[in-house]
Amino acid sequence: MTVVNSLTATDVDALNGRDRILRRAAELFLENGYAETSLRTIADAVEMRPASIYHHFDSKDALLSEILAIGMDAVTSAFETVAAELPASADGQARLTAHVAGHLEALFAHHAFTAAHVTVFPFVPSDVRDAAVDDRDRYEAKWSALLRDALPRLDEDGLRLTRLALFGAMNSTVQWFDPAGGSLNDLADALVATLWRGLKESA
Amino acid sequence: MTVVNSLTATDVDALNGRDRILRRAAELFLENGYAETSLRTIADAVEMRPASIYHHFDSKDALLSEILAIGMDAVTSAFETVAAELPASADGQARLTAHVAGHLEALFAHHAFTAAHVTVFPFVPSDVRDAAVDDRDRYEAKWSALLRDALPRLDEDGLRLTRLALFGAMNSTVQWFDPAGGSLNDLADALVATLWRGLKESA
DNA sequence: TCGACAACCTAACGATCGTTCGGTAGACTC
DNA sequence: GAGTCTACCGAACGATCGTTAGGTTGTCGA
Repeated sequence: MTVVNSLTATDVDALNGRDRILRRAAELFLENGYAETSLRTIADAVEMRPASIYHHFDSKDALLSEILAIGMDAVTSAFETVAAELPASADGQARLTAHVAGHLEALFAHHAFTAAHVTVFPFVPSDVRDAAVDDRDRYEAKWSALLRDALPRLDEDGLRLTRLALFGAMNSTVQWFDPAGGSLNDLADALVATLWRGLKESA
Repeated sequence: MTVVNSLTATDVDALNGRDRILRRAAELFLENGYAETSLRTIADAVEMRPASIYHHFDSKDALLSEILAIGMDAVTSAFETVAAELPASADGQARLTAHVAGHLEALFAHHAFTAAHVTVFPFVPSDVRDAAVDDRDRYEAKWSALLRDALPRLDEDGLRLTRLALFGAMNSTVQWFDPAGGSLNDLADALVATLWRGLKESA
């Protein structure tokens, strides 16, 4: 699969046709939704005609499928990088913080691709959703293992709840956090620190 | 505004035309998205013809607007009910738990109407979104006040972060929690208990 | 009994949708 | 320099979209 690296808005133009379509389409899907974004809009954004998109992709659904796969790829490999770089001595809080930071960084670095999972995923055609579900399950399993390891005294229900609530909190950041206004590491630190020590310390 | 009370799937038929449209449209928007749901699909679901919907609503956008307003109304009045019923002696954790439970209960009781805010909101036409933003701001202000009061030792940044992360976690429940498999009060208890005491207790 | 009105209908409008067909221009190979 | 391949284009297809115009039916107050 072609991997579109993190790029600022200005150098999108430098990408070849195929990657430029992926990039701009992901941004448009994120901004306006999947069904709301027509192929003509995407074509305009990359300065092509609608028919040209079919040279690179079989259908609009196939284009979305690839976007979702790229997004999932980004968070998955971010997770593996963090895991590989963590010192063996890191305790639960440190490991959790590192992985939250990794997830958030991947979320914002490949913003349009990963955020598509958060925002458009519930509405994508069921064929496309089915294809993406396996990738998502695999990523969730990594987090389950991490949490099970870091929180040995939590039962399965508690682990599941913690994981889902944490994902809800993390993924909602794409809708309200502005990376220009603060670092993602600070956000991850603050998030996990509060979660780790508990709100009662602030009461 | 017409308020559509919580109803099981079976007695939707008992509603009059207008409320039946609101109910089924909200469910369809939630399930398939706004743009993905055509007026013909809605009309089929309420056993009418597409043109008949225009007897009750000016446009598809107006229909969505009303659905969003009903959803916001549900969580707002749930908040006020909880606030009114809370004993003055309740501490921060108890008050937070009660309000989380209230939010979750409203979320699931008026599931389609409230969940629409979580799922379709980012993509609704900007006119519709602008109209709903004020309602949402008011509701957020209530939570800000609650958290500021319950967590006096948290600074403004911390309060904002806590509120947004909590909303992210709570609202994500519509995508994974099944009320048939457990009570919402238990979910709220577990959520706030973990958040209050912190994860370190489970490490 | 009659008129008014609410609730719904049939039929169709123009616009836009994803998609396809049959090209063309340029680069690269042999 | 003929043949091939990649990258794109113009024009159009049928389907579906939100919406409207102009009925029909039933109820209900006067």
